[in-house]
Amino acid sequence: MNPKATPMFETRASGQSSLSIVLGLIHEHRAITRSEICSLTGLSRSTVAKLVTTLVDLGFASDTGAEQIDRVGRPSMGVDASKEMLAISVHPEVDYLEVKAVAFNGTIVHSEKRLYDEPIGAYQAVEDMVQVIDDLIAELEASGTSYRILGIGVIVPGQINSSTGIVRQAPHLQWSEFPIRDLLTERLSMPVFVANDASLGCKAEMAYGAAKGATDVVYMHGTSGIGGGVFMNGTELKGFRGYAAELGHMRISSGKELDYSGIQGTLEALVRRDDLEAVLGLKNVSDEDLEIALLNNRTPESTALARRQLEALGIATANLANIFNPEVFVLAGFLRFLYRFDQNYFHRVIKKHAIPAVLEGLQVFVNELGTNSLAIGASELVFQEAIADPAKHVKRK
Amino acid sequence: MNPKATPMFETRASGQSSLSIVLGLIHEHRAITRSEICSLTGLSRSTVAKLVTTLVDLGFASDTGAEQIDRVGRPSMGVDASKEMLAISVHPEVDYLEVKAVAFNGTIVHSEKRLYDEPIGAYQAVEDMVQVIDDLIAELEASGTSYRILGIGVIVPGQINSSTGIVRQAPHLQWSEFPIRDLLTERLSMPVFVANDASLGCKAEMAYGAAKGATDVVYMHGTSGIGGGVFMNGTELKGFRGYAAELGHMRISSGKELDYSGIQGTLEALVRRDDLEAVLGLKNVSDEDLEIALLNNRTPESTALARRQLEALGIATANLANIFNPEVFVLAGFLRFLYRFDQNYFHRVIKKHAIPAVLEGLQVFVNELGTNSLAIGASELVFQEAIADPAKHVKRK
DNA sequence: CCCTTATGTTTCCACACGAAACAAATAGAA
DNA sequence: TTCTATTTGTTTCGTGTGGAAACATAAGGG
Repeated sequence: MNPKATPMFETRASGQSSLSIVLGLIHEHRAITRSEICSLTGLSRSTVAKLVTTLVDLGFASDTGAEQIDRVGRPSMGVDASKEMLAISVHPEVDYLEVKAVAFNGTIVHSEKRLYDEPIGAYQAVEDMVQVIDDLIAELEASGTSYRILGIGVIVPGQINSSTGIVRQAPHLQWSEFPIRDLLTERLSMPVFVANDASLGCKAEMAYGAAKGATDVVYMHGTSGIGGGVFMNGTELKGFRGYAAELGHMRISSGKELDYSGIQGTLEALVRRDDLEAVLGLKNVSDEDLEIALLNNRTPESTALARRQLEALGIATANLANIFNPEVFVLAGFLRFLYRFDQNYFHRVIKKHAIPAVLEGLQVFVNELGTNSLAIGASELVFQEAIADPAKHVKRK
Repeated sequence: MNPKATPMFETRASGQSSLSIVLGLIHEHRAITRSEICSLTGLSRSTVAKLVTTLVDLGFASDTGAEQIDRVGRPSMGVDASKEMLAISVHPEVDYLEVKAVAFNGTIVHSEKRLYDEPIGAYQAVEDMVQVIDDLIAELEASGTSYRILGIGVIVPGQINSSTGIVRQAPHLQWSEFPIRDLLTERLSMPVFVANDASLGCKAEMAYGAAKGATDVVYMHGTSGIGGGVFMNGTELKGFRGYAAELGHMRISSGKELDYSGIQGTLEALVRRDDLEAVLGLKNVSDEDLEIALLNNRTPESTALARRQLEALGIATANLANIFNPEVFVLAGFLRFLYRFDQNYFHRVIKKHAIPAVLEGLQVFVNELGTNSLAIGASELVFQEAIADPAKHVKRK
């Protein structure tokens, strides 16, 4: 025994155990055969057999019969990701609260949206979250099928300290210094994870969307401001306190335009959804309507504005390309159709401002996942934790 | 057997084995006791004993007698990092070639510098490297003591694709698309690693210098241009092809000043060593002389220029703080004394342009390591590889 | 119906690491 | 000096993870 030991490494299972790797594969593929697991992981058939049975015992997966046909050899048995292990995503916004239940196999098993006429405060929002989740649990219990909730993932449109779970600033919601994770943990007695909306959007696009398979991704999401998410070498860029990837605040011009934080010449100050609405004579319209208006009613004024914004976005993108050398850029929110307004111009701007080496193999995509993207990202927060230590969260052996 | 398996994970020893962890500790501490290893790693005494003996057998470490005194209990036995395992650092520059031999315990056991009157080409440089290294090996053989060279680390002032080992652009040296790693590997039949100079400076400062202990570090090095190195969560930011962290090319102004790559308004275009020399009436002076001149002969013109440059550097730093939320900034090269010219002004600029959250706990340092910093970084390239798989590089079992 | 191929299953083995008991080396107290 | 408490090294044995090999099984093709 080493009583005084306070190890700085987790010696055993540093990195991921084989069990985690296999569970991760099952989660990622939703359905996979044992032999696919063998070839993807390099594990032996005997080992895979053992690991799969323990995962089935733990409830993360279920054995299905042999499936694949028309190939020589004994058909391999299938493994399905559980549809009973759930993560609950919670998304507070200015005018609504959305709660979804996402199964381990990626399906949305439940979805609920509560609308608000006027903004509610942070504490009231927590109250409502607890209520909705309690209702949800009651409903699941009543339905008879056996579910198990692994945890809660909260999507916050603002700055989060992911290690303390405190919302630093959510200007849109007008929350600040709000310890949402601890409050929810206390009320719900479940693991709660909190993350920034853009970061979760990026996570989801990487897992199942436009950036699937990529490891080095920069994601920009335009709502009112511009949020960012960055993954490098497959892991999220969090920074020292967890505030990294505030891409909207990047300064790219010496102009005097102020952004929402009062800083000059930033991306957010130059690329504004409000301005796009205004030039088209619109106000508070949905993304869909704005997209249609922008792309179809091209006026000299709207074209000039869109190009100015595209130039700023292009300069920012080139900067980020120089800094990160990513494999994929994903543009979401209104940046999606700003980009589509004149892709070629955007690419020309990038070419002008980035060094040639970082443009090789660089791909620009718009987001692919629709309305469930954030919920899936939030569920990933919960599931990745469970995958990292499968035994811990299920049966206290 | 899984003959067709091409695993995407290394199943066994994913993450680092205990052997690697212990070897890493020995390397980092240079000298450590067995009991310290126990408490730092959480491994049991029996395990540590076994691991240390295998490491001693492999030649990475040597057992020393019991040392520590004036404490109750049996004194713990010391373990020293080998001074016979070597990495060779190679640093080609415009007017010189420097080769150093760094022992596993960090000591520089050999150092050689060849000066050039006029720039030599890339192929001639390789020729010279091979010659100097062959001489070095001959000398070591002759000296009788048993050495073992684990590999070569090449320090390149330019863009490197670290996975292919090709120098993309080294404007200073006027090399481009030069496959230096493969050429050296062929000639020397040893593992060769190639990296950018700023990245290696950052690595060294993190291991033994200003940023020791920090995990999230942004490093900027001013020579003629401005190079950068970024480590996030302890691992280097490399990007998709390995060209990440080109911080000098970040655009921060809409002005028309061009940098060395012909891009407008970048950090490198605004913060120029040449301009500092010029305003002081100097040309081609050493960093030491320029520092003395800048800090001691303050004229209105030099002050105005330095402040303009400090503002640009501050804006860039604030941008990087927003993007990375680092724990430590390290300023090296001429940025070191540009910073010292007026630290307070620099911090005011940062404060103005960064969002408050990312400034919490942020520290700005100048580099601590002197002339051997790059050599140590390059040796780290070699040693980290050996540490990751200690058995592989020594005895082919 | 046999042969080939690919997979599942079972048995046994190698290896890494820990726990526990014991031996050894120190400081301080008697 | 001698004894005790404390810390560490050493040895033995047990456990858990994963693999190799032999065998069983389920397909397709001649």
